[in-house]
Amino acid sequence: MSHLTLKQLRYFTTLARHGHFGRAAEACAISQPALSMQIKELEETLGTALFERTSRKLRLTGFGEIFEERARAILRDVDALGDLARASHDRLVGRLRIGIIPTIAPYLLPRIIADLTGAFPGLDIQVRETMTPKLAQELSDGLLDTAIVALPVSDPAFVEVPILTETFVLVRHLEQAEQPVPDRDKLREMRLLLLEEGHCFRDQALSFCSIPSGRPREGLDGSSLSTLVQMVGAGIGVTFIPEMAVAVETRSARVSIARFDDPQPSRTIGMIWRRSNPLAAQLDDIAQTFLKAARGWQDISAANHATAP
Amino acid sequence: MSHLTLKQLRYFTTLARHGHFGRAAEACAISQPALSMQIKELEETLGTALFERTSRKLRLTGFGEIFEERARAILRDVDALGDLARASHDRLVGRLRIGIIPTIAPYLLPRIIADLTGAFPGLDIQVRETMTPKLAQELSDGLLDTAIVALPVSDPAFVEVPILTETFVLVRHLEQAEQPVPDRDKLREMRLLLLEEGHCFRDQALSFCSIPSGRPREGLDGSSLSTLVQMVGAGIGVTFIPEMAVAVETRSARVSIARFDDPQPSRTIGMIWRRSNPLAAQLDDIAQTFLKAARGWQDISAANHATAP
DNA sequence: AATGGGACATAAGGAAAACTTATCGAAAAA
DNA sequence: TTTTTCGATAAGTTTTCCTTATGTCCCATT
Repeated sequence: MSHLTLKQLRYFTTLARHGHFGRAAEACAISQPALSMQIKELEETLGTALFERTSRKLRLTGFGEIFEERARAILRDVDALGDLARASHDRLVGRLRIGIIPTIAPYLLPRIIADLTGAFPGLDIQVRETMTPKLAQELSDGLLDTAIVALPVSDPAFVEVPILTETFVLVRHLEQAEQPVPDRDKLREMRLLLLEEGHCFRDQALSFCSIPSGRPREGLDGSSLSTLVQMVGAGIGVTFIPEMAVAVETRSARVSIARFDDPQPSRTIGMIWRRSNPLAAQLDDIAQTFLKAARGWQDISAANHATAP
Repeated sequence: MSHLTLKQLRYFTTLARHGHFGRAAEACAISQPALSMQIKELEETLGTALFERTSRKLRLTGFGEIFEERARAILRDVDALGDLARASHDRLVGRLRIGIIPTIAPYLLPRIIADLTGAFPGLDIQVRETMTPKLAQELSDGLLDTAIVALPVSDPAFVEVPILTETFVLVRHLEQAEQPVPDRDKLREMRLLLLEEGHCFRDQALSFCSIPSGRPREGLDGSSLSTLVQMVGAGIGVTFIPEMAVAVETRSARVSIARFDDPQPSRTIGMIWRRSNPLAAQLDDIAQTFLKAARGWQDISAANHATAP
């Protein structure tokens, strides 16, 4: 026995509406025998007559009426599903699982989410915050759709799109505010407080100071920029933080900020996703959204800094 | 652009479950390229990727997950619809519109409905009570599925199945109880009260008395057997009623019942339906149900009469 | 009663869709 | 490297589906 097809349901509902094979066939844009055969096939598949073919009059059977109602419901659902798919060409739908590193999450995330929900209403955004290697792994495993990290990641499986460049500033104790900004050689002699192993920001800071990242250091490691800044405020040492963190982190500590002359230390923040992800176009859309928004983020950041006490 | 097909949805959900073209194809009992092509076709129709084909791993896209859920829902509905149809082979489903003539409705209908709901649970029974010509018309027009009338109707478009034979009894005033039962010739000289034009029972009574049914009569016509019996009780004349009506109608009137010697007046009650109705098998089932139940109906009727005062 | 026309079913052949096997290419595993 | 795995592609065949032409039945007309 053959199977029910959507074509049969479409033909059936049209015939039910018209009550006339010839006209229904015309409405279906097929010939009358083609319609007859499909209906016959449908009735045989069901094992039940749907129409009562009396001379000159075509009538739905009792079951036919029930069948029509349910067939229409199914066709509605199918069409709706097709529409949904077609709507998801340009508009991102459903769930977006986004990963972000901890050294930018607290400062950027609120704005990122605000921009995303603004640009893609109805999008279900899920955020995961952890360090780059883990994000990369989860991205590979399909647990994430995209991640916001420091570039480059240099994984050939990922697409990388730069979003913004952020400079690092030196955080010293408030009492050192008037001292000259140290150069790299001086820095190496100071007690540099850094994030624990695994944070890319740690490596970036070490790299700026030309310190090999593998070597064990006698310095104390913090688990967040906040902690580091508090430690600096306590007079334990100096540290770096990204420009965007300044406004938030230096507000409640006895620290001062110093900016380096060119070449300033900096890192590029960007978005990555699987090269194989078919939503490349939409993800690129998102990246562009961020790119445009990023100027705003930095301006606000700068403004915050300017008005900070 | 091509159209969505159920086949594609089935293949898709299988592939989504297995996450592997080869095994999914096996599960679908087709070759792997056939599955690949259908999935590709589906994705092109939708204009959206459903799977992310990374090397060695097959993963649903975000939209794919949404799509899977809805596709499964549709397939469930379709399968349920098929099952419903298959279940309606032997079991009558949905609505049964049944017509019945007024001269049996009051006595038989409660039992008919009880028997039907017993034998076909879940059946939605709708009853229409009117005279035979109107029933026949409505049956022809598809407003009724079947009718219970006096046979024969002799319409070649209808199937007729006899259910039971009911005899007519003479209803006279209580004071005439001891008088001999009149023969047909005597009857013609009495004042015979009959139902108004259109009731088949009227014609059947006239026929028994060998009176042409077309001729205008000076008798008073009643619109129901109840009325006629009450008129008899008031001493206005005599009338016939069917055996089954005796118990109900003679309870509250000053009348007596007389039965004729053979050949007793009688009529055959039967069920009719459109010959073209594809539910012939089920309707025949119902007729058989009535046929079996009819013995019970008549017994109860006789018992009622025996115990009547 | 014969005839004409409307309406659906059936028949036969051809176009389109779907499936098959065979093969390719890329990526992972050995 | 070579081998294996897995999905895509190619080519050819089967099946499905649709077309036109024709048949059959029933009603309406004469």
